[in-house]
Amino acid sequence: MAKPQPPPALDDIDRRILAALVENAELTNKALAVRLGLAESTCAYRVRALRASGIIRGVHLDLDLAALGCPLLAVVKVRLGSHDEVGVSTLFDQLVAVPGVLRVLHVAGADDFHLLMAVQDAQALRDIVLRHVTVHRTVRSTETQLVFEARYGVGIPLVPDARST
Amino acid sequence: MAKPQPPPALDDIDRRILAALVENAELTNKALAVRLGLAESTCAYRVRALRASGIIRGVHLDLDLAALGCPLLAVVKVRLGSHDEVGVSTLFDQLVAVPGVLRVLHVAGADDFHLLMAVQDAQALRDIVLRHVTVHRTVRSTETQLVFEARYGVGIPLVPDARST
DNA sequence: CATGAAATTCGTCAAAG
DNA sequence: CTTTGACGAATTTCATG
Repeated sequence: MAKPQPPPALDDIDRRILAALVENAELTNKALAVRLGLAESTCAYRVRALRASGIIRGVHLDLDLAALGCPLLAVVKVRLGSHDEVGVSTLFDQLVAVPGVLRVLHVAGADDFHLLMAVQDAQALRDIVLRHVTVHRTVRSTETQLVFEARYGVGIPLVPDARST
Repeated sequence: MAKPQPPPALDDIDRRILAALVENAELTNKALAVRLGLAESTCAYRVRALRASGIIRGVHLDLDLAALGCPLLAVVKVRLGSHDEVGVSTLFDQLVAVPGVLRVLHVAGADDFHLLMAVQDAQALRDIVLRHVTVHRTVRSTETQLVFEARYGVGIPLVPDARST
């Protein structure tokens, strides 16, 4: 039988490409090729293949939310009443569509969903939670906590650990 | 007195540019201009201004973490012992550098930090938490929960609500 | 697979309406 | 803000080791 996904075996070059793009996704193909010591055409070919295989899903814009009028970040934990599969799934769909929601996590534990959202102020947060989250029948309760600061992490290791000297 | 930040007042065009780029950050300048009915030069000028003003911070790569060998997502809640400012700040720096960490939130509440991380399997998660998180003196305890599924939300509203008919 | 040199497209800048 | 045109740079395609 054929494997469902053609073995996407990545070699060192692929991983170095990914590492470079994670560090700076706006690198031009030429700059990337120079940085890795590849020909431009080869580099472009590799990147295209990584996109076609789905390893690179795409890129997301990083906006200054505060400058756009949403200086408040909050985590909203959502607890459900019933947990039937279809209910959870449709609620998921509705939560990602709530204005201000950046990320939705369906987690194992007492809280069923974690929302990370950006809002104008505390009142806007209250309004949105009440009108877009609590309204759903499957939602039993919510718990909101303020986020003082959010940062991006380094992500998963792509290049085999640089060894210490 | 002059305002601390030159009023970055965004007009409708700016907001439509941002909305289009949020939906697809890989749009070429030409395609973006056509889509909004702008001249290419104007469009390029606007986008550059949005970057220069810091409203567009940049772009981040969206990778298929599962395909890269990290199919497990987890939220790790970190609770501190002492809460002195310098300690919190340096711990923050160390947490974002933990391998597999995608996002670090400094939150208000019983848990001081929330880590979103991608790992190979449960054992790798255990090893990383023990060796990179729990080791720090300021960390009193951690609590880990599995993430069944994570999705991106729609983000903050950029275009004034389309009115219903 | 990777390479180098084609052709094509894109982004940038300037001037004028 | 749009149009036009021209220049330089980048991406793509293709033929070849």
